[in-house]
Amino acid sequence: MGKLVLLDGYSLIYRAYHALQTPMSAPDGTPTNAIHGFMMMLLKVLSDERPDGLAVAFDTHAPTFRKELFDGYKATRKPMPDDLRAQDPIIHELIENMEIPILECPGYEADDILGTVSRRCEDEGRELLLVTGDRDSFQLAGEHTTILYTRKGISETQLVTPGYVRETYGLEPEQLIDVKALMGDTSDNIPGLPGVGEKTALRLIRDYGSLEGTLAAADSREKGKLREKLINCADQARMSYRLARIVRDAPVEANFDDWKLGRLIRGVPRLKELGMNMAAKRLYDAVRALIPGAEPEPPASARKPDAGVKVEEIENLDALRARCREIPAADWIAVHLGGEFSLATRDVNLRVPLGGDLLRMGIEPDEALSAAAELLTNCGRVELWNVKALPMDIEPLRGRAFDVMLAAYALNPQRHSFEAASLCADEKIPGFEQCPARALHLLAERQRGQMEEQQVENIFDELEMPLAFVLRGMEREGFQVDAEALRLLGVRFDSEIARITQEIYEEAGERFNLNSPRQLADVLFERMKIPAQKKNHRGYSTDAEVLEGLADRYPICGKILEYRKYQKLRSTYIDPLIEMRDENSRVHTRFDQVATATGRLSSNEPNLQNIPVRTEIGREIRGAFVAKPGCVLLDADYSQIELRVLAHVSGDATMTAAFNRDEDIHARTAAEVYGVPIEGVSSHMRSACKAVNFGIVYGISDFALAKNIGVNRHKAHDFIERYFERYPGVKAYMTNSVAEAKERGFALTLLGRRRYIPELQSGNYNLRSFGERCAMNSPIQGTAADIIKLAMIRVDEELRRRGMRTKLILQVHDELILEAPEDEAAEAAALLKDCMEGVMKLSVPLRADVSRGRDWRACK
DNA sequence: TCCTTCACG
DNA sequence: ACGTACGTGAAGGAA
Repeated sequence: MGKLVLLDGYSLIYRAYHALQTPMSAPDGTPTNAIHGFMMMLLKVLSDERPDGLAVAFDTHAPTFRKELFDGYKATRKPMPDDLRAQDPIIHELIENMEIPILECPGYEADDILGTVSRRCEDEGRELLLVTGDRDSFQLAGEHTTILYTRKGISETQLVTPGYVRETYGLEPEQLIDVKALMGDTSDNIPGLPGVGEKTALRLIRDYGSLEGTLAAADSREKGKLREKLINCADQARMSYRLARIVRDAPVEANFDDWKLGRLIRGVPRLKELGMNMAAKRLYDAVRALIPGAEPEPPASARKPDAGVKVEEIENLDALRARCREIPAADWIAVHLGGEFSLATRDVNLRVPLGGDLLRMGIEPDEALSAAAELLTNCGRVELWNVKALPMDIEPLRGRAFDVMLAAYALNPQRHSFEAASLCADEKIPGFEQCPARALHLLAERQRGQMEEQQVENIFDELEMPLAFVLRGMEREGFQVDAEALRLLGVRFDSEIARITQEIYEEAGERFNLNSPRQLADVLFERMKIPAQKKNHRGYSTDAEVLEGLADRYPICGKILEYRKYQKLRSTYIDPLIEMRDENSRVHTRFDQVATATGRLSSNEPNLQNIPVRTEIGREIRGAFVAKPGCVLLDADYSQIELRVLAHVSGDATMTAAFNRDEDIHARTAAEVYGVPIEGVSSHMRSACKAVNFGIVYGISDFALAKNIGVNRHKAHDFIERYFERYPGVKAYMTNSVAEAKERGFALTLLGRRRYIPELQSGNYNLRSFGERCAMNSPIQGTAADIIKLAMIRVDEELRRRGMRTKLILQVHDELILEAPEDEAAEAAALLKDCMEGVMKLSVPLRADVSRGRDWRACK
């Protein structure tokens, strides 16, 4: 017999139960969410893996061997929730109906059964797939054992091989036992060592190979608290090791001949009784596809013909290519790449299982897409999810793609999940499991109508959809990093860190973890008796504000601030950036287009929108972001874009006039508020008013302003009054924004982007106040976001129209960065300025300042 | 996983 | 009488 699959019963049942909290029930009212989820996983494994044999492992509920042995660490497991308990026997019944062997072993847990079967398969050279939601099983990965780990939900899975473990953890699978022995696991009641977390444990095992190796080396090669713990708690670690190791020689009866899949179809009648017709049909189809001579469906329930759509299952790439050639081009086509590839047109629904097959039979996602490439290019509209992430050249889709993820964002930027399945589920669109592409099409049609109703079509069609293609280009282009410069900086930072650490230890009179705010608070405010300033709910706060207040009287506080500065720069910007470079020394951030409530982008892995700039030492890191040889960087930032937007939307005459005269707006504000001519504004006056301008944009409160500029609350209150006297249009706008948002339920940007603000209806003062500040801020921040997005589209368009080689590579909210060949730089700079300033006509001019340099720091 | 801290606009 | 600026992402600790 060939490939075998062993399911970890309760692990999957719990996963299914938690993943599907949507109410579903059988005709008699029994909940069926866990049953459904479990069946979906089973069916997915059957169609994706096409195994030759299958079994399920269950714990017996008796106390287990290991737990009796180590009394005192007895697991205190929560009882099963009632609505799951009701489904447990039904799942067992279904498994028995399908004649799938159940493996149990009194006194052992399911993972011990997995371990034992896997050991036997390894010995006999059989291929085995373990399906489980338990990470601990990773230690079992081996030459013939792969783990299909259900990450979250039921559709997101990860195939875990020894290679995967090596890549992810830098260790052999068995070494994960040693890691767990050190770090412990509260859910399994494995103590581990106190204070040793994943990071430390992984480092120790990488350094010393094993727990025993670590314990042996601790005395001479580790130091401080960690060394003491390793020496003093060695026995506890050894015991943890025994608890962490999965048993691989349990007395399990497993006759692989019984695992064959002859009788699966017998589960169908029971599924239909439970009202799970979809699952029944899929089981039926899966069995017919899997076992050519399968017995016909038992007659137990005479069935009505299937009402649902027919979905073709295509097994291999050639078949897919052939099938795609037959499908005529149409006005629309929907595709989806998820656990499988699926495609739908008016008359066709098909799906293809994807990669990850043990025998490497699986089709890779990009192969599936390229098989359908011609169809996609020849059709009027392509409906899909997250076009920016598709593993294909998306250029042919420009102007023809309908991205349901972006549509969902245009409709409501704050929804919790933008996953395809969740978008369909929330719209009650059926059939996502059967043919995701078909479901996406139904979703897209509904979204189109909703966008019309809500008048966000332009946001979608003219902004987000074209922007996705620009962002894709930027992500691929990347930003070149000078690794040598970074390493050098890192060395400098390290020595500073070492020096400051030493000084702090001396002043404190003890060594402790400087990165732990808790330990730090303990040292400063308990042992050293420094008066604490403020509390957070977990003890005394040690944030920068507190430490700055104390730095004059207590030098140690200043040193801690300095330590934090270097530590932050090193751990956030040096090491990760070096690590994340590609072969050309470029880093490729990903822009998340559906992350923020206001319409801004966000940047991650790495985040290039928070590279230091405010301090001299931080700016050194910008110096390591360079143009590639022969190129320069062009950096353009909008000047005061948010206040200009405020001047426009509020129509305030004074503020508008100030921008039309191109005045320094903070100085103008100070002149107004203090009643002096603009030449008479001191730097102190200006900086206070700069804070007020910020506060206005954020939705001001006297309290926060007071804190920010260091005056008392009454002073701040007067300040704001004066401000509103001088800028009455702004005051009217703020009042009006809140009132309108309260009435409509959402705030609007100039281009009609919405942000729903349910907090405005809250009875809770704090929540309501938050809502009011959002109502004031969102239109401003959001309009600025819309403007720069539009500018990005224009810049990209113009560069391409002129056939230039200059590329847009980064956006930082009000700033665009381009990489330009030197001979194009002047033209590109002019184009950039024109596009940014001309992208929208407001009652005040938009101003963009362009600079150029070999590196990012030099642009200023 | 949550919290605290801190980098950016 | 309430307890506060708006929007993000990443690292590291504690649990």
